[in-house]
Amino acid sequence: MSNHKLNDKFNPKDFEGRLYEEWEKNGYFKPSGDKSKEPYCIMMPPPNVTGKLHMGHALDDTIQDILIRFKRMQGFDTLWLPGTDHASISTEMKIVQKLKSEGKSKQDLGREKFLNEAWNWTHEYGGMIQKQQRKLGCSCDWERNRFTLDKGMSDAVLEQFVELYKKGLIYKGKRMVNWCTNCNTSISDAEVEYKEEPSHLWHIRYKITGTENEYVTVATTRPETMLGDTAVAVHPRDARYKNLVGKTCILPIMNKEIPIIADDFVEMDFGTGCVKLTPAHDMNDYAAGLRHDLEIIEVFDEHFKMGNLVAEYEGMDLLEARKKIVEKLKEIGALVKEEEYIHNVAKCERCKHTIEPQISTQWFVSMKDLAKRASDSVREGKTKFVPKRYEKQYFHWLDNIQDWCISRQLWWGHRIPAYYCEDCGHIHVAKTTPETCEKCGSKHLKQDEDTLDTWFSSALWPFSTLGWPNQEAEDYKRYYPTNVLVTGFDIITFWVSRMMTQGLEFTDIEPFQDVLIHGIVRDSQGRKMSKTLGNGIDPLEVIEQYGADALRFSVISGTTMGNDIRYMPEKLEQASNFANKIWNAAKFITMNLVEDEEIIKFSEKVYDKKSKKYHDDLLKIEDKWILNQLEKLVAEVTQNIENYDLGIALDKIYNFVWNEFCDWYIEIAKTRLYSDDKQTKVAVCWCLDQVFGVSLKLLHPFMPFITSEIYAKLVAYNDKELMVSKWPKRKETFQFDEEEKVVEKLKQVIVEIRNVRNTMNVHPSKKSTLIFVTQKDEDVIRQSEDFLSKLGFANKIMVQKMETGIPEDAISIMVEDLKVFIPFEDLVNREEEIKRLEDEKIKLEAEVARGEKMLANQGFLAKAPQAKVDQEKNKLENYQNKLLSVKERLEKMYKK
RNA sequence: GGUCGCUUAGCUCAGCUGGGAGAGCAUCUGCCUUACAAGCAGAGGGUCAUAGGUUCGAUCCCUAUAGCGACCACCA
Repeated sequence: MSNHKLNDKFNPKDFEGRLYEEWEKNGYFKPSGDKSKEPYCIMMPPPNVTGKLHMGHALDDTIQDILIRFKRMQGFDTLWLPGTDHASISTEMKIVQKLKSEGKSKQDLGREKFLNEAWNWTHEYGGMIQKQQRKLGCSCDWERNRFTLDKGMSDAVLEQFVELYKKGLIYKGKRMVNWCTNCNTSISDAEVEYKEEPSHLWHIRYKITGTENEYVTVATTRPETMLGDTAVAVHPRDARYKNLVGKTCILPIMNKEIPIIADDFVEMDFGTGCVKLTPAHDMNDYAAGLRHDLEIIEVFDEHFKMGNLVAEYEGMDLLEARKKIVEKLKEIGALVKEEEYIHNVAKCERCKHTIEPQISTQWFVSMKDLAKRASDSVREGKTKFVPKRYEKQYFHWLDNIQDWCISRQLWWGHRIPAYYCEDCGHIHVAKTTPETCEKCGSKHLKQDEDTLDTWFSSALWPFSTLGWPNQEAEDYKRYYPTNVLVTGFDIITFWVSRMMTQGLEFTDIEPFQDVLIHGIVRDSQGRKMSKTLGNGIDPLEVIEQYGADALRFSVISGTTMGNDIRYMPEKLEQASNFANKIWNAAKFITMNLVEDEEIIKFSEKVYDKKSKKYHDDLLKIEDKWILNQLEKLVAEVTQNIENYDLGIALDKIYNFVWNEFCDWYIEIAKTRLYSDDKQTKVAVCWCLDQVFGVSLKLLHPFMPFITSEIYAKLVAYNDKELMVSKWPKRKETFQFDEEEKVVEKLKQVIVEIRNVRNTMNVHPSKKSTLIFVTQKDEDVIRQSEDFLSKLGFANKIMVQKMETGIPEDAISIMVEDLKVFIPFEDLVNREEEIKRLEDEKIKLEAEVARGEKMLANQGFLAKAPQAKVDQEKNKLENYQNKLLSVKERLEKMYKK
């Protein structure tokens, strides 16, 4: 039976790579194409095309792979579609950097050559992450791999832009946007992050017009912008300044008269309660400026140098200008106070450079109606977040939505399909370049230089990957809408909300049923993994050392959806020990298996559907215990995975395999495995193989490699390939209470017998004579002898009837109705035993007291469900029995 | 400032709709028992953050407080 042979030592490298190749070669990653099956589809969140796999991906991909493998085995027609994102800013910045190191700039090259560079870069470094995903075991359909700049995806983007424009949902407008001074492009609100930086708060006084020495004092962190001030604002209810509203004051340096206005966005408690308004360089001031119809004066030029308002400062760097202006204010006596202040500064989420609010002409998506629909869908439960609490974050974003700035002053990305007539200025928005101006017929048309926000294309991901906008595309018809989206909470606003808005707008249906949100992977000290800290863990190094299965186990076991995960190297040890344990169990089982044919033959008659009973050669150990436990496990694990409780499911399998199957059943089975009775042997082999095989199925989605490797070595039924085998069926009901008692008794027998063996230094295969003593009558004795000999504990079992009393030196064990005594003279130290029993007695007494109290509690009896009451009664009875037996044993011990 | 989350064994974390407090690692004791020392048998260790409330009964529900964390807003 060479097909059962496993390597002596467990080493993931022996099989992980090989298995993945086989799976891919056999086409297991592709949908089955079976139209009778229900489709199940997940879209992989596309990582940056030139990115590298990090722990966050490892977690995200593992979760998806578990779900896909689970559904595939359950008989769904599964599609997990992978892909990559062009990541406009991030990639463009890398290219710019590369050019810079070669002493070149973007402008030197020109658009076309720059894009060539970018494509070369993409081809050179792209796809690396996908090789790494393979190492992790991802069972996605690589033949359907998509890239956001592919032809199909680009067509989808064109369709989206043109349609939204036609509907009036995309417009071009002059507005204040966030401008990254380093990337030289506008960015959306979501791409801004704030960082605290030490700064100063300068108090500057502006003289009230027509007075000699009355002033209004404003506080600012950016004195250099004062040149563009067009008003001073106070709160309408601020008593201190009420009389000033409507008057004007003189802007120092500029010596210009500006109004004092009232607006309730002003915080009375902050600074002096007066704020200078620079509508050109601050979001709030801009909004206030619009409300009060103020003039907008730009202080900086497009390169963020000082403009020509004051010749003295022209061309100066902003910080330098700030210094000079503060000096000047001091000089003219306008500066009244300078205090230390921690200021929140807007930073670019990508490059961490400072954001300047700037007025500029950009393209926007009008979000209000789109957002309403997207948030309603979730409110109505058409799409569900898991865990539910993240819905709030989603609602909060959508309910306070601002229009989405989608144009970027970048070259790497989807170029905006807007064409300007150079003669009449008309704007054409079209999927293809128009030949002539539809208005004036001119042939001088020029396409917009800008590209679209990366997220504009990713917003279409769930359906553009399937062939949309072609409504008849086969994949689109079959797999859309998708079933679940798996992603981190950090991109709910960026991505999830936008997929929802665009999905609903263009396909009229929610793009996914569930949104599964997971946390982030932190380092062992709980810090975020980051490049600057250098505390990142490379998943590939982990795989190299422990194997992919161990990595997958470590990010799933003992975790909850939505909570952060701390990377703990100890968990990898645990995982790899577990893998080793399974490996050794497999070695044991395969080494002892009888011929496959016999086991298969036995399997056909093992379960009688009519009587609902297992074959007689299977004892209560198998029937009522391990097989029953297994069925319970199947039901629970299936339910847990369906509820996305992956951590719970995995831990249940872990505990069953290790603590029940390996520690107990295999030990018990050994005795009968070495039996001379062939039929007994076959029955035990069947059960070992069966329980282990089903356990491997349950474990496969979590640890695909080792389970597949081992499964192929078990008894060869029809489904040798675990990955495409059938998920075990679950039973709905379990009757356990009765059987549990029997099992407990059996376990006690096993323990005692093992103790005897260990003391006598006897291997299970070398049998010995065991004598049990009882006071029961002949019938029971015969039954018991029969039962015990089937267990195969010994080659000679004797059950003797004792008429008078119980032997002094014996331990009593209950097996069903039979009381068994095993001589224990050599087994235990008397004093230790007495002490142990005394302790146990105290514990049991406490338990009994607790139970009695509870059952005497009228409130409990009246309000608790009957099942609970029964359960308590059972427990109490159980404890009472145990207590009696302990007391009995103690008496005997003392007598002696 | 607003919203949300977390606080359970020495450490890292589970604990589903209220009814016996769990796992892994670490510690201690005894074992190289031919599947496995990457192991086996066993033990110790917790006022479930604090204070109230609801309930016959609270780790779980409610309120408040403290500490930690995240997100959103940005106040010049």
